[in-house]
Amino acid sequence: MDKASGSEQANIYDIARMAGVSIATVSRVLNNSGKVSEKTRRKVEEIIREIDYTPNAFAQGLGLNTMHTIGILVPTIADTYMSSAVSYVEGFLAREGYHCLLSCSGFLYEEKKLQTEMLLSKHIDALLLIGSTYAGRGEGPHETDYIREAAQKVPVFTINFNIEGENIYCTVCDDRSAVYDMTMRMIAAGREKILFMTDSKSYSATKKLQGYLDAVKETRFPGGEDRIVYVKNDIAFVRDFLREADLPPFDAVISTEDGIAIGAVKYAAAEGLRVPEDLFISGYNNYPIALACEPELTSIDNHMDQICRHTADRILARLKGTDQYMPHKVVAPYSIIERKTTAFR
Amino acid sequence: MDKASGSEQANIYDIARMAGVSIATVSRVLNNSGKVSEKTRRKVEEIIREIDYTPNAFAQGLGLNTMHTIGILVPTIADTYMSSAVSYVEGFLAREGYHCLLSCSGFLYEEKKLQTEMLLSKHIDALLLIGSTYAGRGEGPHETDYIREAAQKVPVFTINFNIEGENIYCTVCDDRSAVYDMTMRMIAAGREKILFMTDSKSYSATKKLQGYLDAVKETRFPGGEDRIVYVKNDIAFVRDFLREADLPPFDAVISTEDGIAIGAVKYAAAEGLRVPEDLFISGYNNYPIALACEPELTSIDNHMDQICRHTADRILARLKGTDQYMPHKVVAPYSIIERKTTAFR
DNA sequence: ACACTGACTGTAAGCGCTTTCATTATACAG
DNA sequence: CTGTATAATGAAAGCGCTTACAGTCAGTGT
Repeated sequence: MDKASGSEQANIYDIARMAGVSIATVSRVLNNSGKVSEKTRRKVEEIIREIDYTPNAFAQGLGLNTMHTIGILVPTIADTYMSSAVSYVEGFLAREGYHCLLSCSGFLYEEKKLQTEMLLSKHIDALLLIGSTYAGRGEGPHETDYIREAAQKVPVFTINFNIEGENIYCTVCDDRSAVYDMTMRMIAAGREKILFMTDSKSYSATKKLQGYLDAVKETRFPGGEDRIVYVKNDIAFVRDFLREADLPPFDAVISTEDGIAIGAVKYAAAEGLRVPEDLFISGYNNYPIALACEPELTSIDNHMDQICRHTADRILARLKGTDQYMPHKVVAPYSIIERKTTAFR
Repeated sequence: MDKASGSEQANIYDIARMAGVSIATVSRVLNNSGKVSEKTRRKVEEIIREIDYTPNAFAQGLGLNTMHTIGILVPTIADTYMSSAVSYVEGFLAREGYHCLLSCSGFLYEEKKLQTEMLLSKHIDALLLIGSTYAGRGEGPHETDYIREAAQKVPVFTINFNIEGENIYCTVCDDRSAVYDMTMRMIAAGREKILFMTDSKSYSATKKLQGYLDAVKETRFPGGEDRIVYVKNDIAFVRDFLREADLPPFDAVISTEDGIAIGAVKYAAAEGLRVPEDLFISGYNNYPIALACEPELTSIDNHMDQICRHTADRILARLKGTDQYMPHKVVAPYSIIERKTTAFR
């Protein structure tokens, strides 16, 4: 690695010498710790500015045992949900001098575990997991063991999936209630044959399904296993699927992703069905894409900004030790944004 | 900071003692460097596995002067373009053991500069800047001074904006040609009054505009300043803008963002114009949203995956010292994806 | 004049690892 | 056996910083 010039990066000894003080004093002004006379402080600060000195982060890390970075693990960042979450969190944390080490693990257990360990090996101050982890059953060995293990080393925070454990703090959306609410509104508007479409069995998707089932059960309207379908979150796929699959008749679609809902809109257009007259359609997440749709898509907004703000606050409070009582699980509210693909009362 | 248990994290001395060797030997097996007898290596590795030892990254960093992290600076990650780029790059780099320190700077000069310095202060091995920086003029003081400064400390890479300088390597899309091409095709299909819509004066947007101007100039078709409009990249905004603004007549729209193009599609729908019969519309970037649009949007794909792959390769080659000749600027190809909002010959 | 504060500053011992260099063990030709 | 090249190992000196602890020194009360 070729340094730019012959002069190596200056270190604390250099600036101590130049300021005519000891390295301890320099360190003190650097960290604003201990007592340093006004005069000395100014002198040291001047030199620091003059030669544009930046302390070596590794050495500082070694001494302080922190480099002010927090690890963020997402299945993928190429996804509106994840990227907006990361964006918010990064913003809030950066404001307090914390940087984010980002890792995209994909959805596989092994890979997630590996990436978690990689992240931990970099001595992060806290770990943030966003979305998608399965609810402890199904795919792979106990999905969450490595998370609990991680929590023994650093505080772990999650957004939108819940996992019990010491040193783990979760913020989840009230997905169940949101879908329950949506289903009830559709029923109240006279829809009886509601199709529930989802693309995964993630923690969040499971909660959504529960909301649907609860509503259907409560109102005794039809809607059983044959009205629950699993599809790819892909517009064209969903459109074709609805055309070709052998489904019971339906007059409404509730989906767990905006992309799926738009596929349904495309299907309706292809089949000459009127939306919302013949078919109600609702999405989830209220992405910009909901507005691109024609007619504009009714969706559920989970206020990602607030969730992230809250999570960032909790992380900071924990790291600075200013946390009082810290609940293990916080449930965030949602809003139903009605547009043109439904016609509630 | 409360450690999980009473036992502090094990260090290299512990495992040296347990294996009955010196720390030098342990370090050797850890780094696969130097000669270690097969027998010793196995013993040490066993102990390491047994007590689940992980070397302290800070100390390692101090010694090796690298922690295998590369800094990525984007204006925002909450954007399909940026997040897909980061996603690809992160994936390629992670595969080689490099982690990404992510920073979202926003679009302001001061903030970008600050974030760059923050990133550098964390001793990253390389800096990657994605998109958006202005072409060295306009907003703020010389937009790129801090980048050149950064390049004196670490190699700097950019995606989709060009900046000359020692130790700076750029990969840019051929935006000019893409728009030139698109414009020529529209002209060839008989369109004469082409509106060019953009939302920024970024490096990339400037190149796109140039492509439009070149084509218009070459064919001597109308299309001057009054057919170039600046708007917000927001569907509703564009739709309303087109309805209300006092624009010369137009039979085609070329835009620098899919979102803008979709706004134009919405405008056409609202005005009862047929697309593509009455109005050609093209977007840029070929986002998923282009498929959500009705009719589906013609767009330009810049093969982000390939660009990122290439950039990641260059970064790795540079860091590993396996780079031979490294061109300062690489221009990537594009594709025009024709869908239903245009009807080329 | 003296002990006694208390504010400031310096000395030096780490932090956990890498790496040079010297040393010891091993092997193999003569 | 001996000499010598070679492989394996260990001792110790950093890397650049933080911080406990031990001064130093002027100011204070007596």
